[in-house]
Amino acid sequence: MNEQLNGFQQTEEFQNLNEYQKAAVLDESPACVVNANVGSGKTTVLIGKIMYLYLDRKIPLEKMAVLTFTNKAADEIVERLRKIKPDITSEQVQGFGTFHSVALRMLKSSLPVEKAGWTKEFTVMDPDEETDLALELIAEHGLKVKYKNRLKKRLEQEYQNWLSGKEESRYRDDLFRLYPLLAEEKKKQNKMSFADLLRVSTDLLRTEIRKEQSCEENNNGRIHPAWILVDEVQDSDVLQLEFLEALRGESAKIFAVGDPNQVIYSWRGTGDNMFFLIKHRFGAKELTLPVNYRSNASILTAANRFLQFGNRIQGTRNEERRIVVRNYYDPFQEAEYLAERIQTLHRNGKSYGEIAVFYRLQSQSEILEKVFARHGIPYELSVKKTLKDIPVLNWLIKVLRVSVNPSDTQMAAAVLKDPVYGGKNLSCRMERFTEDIGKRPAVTAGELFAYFELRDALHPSSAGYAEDERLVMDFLEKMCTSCNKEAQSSGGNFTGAVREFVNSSALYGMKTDAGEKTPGNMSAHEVAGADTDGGERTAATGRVKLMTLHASKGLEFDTVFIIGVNQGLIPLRCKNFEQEEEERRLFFVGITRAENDLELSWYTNPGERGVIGEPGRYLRMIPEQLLDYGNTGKQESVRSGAGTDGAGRKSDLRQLRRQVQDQIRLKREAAQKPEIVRVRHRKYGEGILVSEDEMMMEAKFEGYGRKQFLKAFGEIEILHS
DNA sequence: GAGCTGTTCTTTTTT
DNA sequence: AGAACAGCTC
Repeated sequence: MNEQLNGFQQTEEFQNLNEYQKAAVLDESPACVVNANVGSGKTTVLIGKIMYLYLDRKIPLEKMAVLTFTNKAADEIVERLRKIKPDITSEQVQGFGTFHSVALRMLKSSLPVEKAGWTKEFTVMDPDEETDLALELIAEHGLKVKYKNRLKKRLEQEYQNWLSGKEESRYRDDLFRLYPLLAEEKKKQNKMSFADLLRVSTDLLRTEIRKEQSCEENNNGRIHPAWILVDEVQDSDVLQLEFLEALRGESAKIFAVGDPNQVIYSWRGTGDNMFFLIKHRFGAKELTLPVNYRSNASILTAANRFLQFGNRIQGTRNEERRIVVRNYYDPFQEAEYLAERIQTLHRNGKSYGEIAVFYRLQSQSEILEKVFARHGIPYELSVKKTLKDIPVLNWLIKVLRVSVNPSDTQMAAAVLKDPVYGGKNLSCRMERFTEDIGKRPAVTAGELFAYFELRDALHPSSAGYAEDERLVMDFLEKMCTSCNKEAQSSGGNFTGAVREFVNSSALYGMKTDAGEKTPGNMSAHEVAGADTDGGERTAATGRVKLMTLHASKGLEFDTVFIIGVNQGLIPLRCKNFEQEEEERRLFFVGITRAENDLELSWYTNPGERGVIGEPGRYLRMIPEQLLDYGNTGKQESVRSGAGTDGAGRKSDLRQLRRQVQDQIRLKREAAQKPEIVRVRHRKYGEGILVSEDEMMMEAKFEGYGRKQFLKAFGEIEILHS
């Protein structure tokens, strides 16, 4: 009996926790925030809490909402729970997920979404889609809206002002007249933006609470969970806070973990530190997790210099390995030295996967990639590939979205306007989809391919057809497997399952691995790397990770290099105090990713505008005795090429530098004109421009194929959209 | 619509 | 520091 009552407390997982972690797990205050220092076992506590509530307090998992900021974090929590208790079903963890996905699930199942103006069949909009819709409405209603190129930002930033009844936008234009039109149009087309998911569910939850209060019948709990657990609470924004408050209702308990010292995304939300805002809003008790298990003593002593909210980080390790600081002539030389350092580390037994390089700007990865590729170092760039990056699948998703939501006229127009894909029957097929095949319980990929006449729509004569077909079939097969299973288990039809599939893929960025690397979209380096290193072994020994400081959050590595610690880059040129504080937290996040070795470097000649050839001021904030200036002395900065390595090596480097600069320039030029140019011909009708030089133009026309024209004849009219 | 002046923003990225 | 834009003048 006692064993049953204290199931989790008797496990090894619980016994291994330190006293602070145990206190957090066992706390049952109505609201509690845990100020969790970097590397202090935040997720372990969250998992422990869930297990404690479930096993010892007998709270069903279904009565818990576990809210995270990213999908990755949500997956990790469920994965770690299943490691402890493998029989947890996906039904039990319905309330586990990102704020947005939990809101979506509630809108689809338990909240009266009709009262807000949508139907249960609504779909989720892509983030860019709302801006496109806004532009259409601006044109349609002849509104005067300034800064259209920044419309997305403006729509977000000024929404609150409009809501609170302000008369006019700060730019004195028609933006505030746009909001109601946009809201109305989204209801008409039965779709919600990401922000709508939170706003609408928050509104409906609030209405429910009011009803519960006035009716006095206590059905609190039908919708509201018994416990709400929040991960990385410092990253939430105002919308998420309000959702949290509405979800809590009258009696749910709140347990939130977070680290106010790791706020690095406030530039896209509000300025306030959500950790303290939430503490005050809920009158929460504050606990701390002070002990760091990750980094060596030098790194933690340095990290303590960058803490902004009290609390010292307590370490667990004593070894005196120092932080290395290096100075290089420029980014090329730095990359070259880094490549050599990494190869040496690798030869001495460190696997590539234990090493990471962090930088402030995405653009800094380019030189590293080139140099690492030349040295044959396997690396992995942390940029997520989504379906949107594969044109044919991006188009296919739109086709599916219209098929499961025919009132989405914006998407229907986008599909039919697509300059590359599409056929004549597509429009009516999308419209009649549910009627024709969507009501069946199961549909095959082949049937869908035939139904939408995709062979035709993907243009069998085009060069990319084989690859497009493979991608499409692959995707459809995965989708059908998932949707047929879903339709069967829920007793619903295929249309409903596809709707759910495209909705969650909008929120999930398509983890169905249709966007994974394939030989077709692998870079030459990756293919080459797989050849020389032997695919499997590369996967086992790993790849060096290249990422921005932002992307490094939540990760840890044995060895970390942070490059470009120059004044104006780290920290980036800031215009106000809050921004500079955030840069400091960003640097803090970066250095605390390292377990054993940390190397910081700056260049004498950064070659970036706004960046000064001086060490960033954060280097001076680290106590001198923790630093090791390595063999590039502190004062004597290397002024030229590769220094003592001899003339041959020097010219080699110069050549590489020129080569890489040329490649970067070419790539930038190509990136500047990525859009498809549409043309018209008297006889062939509308087509797309394939290539052009001083004299000739080549264009492709539906039904006629590729045709070449002499520019001088002026037969081709360029269509501007 | 060219030419001028003044203002705002630039990076980081998840859902 | 410099690009992109708004709004003004001629």
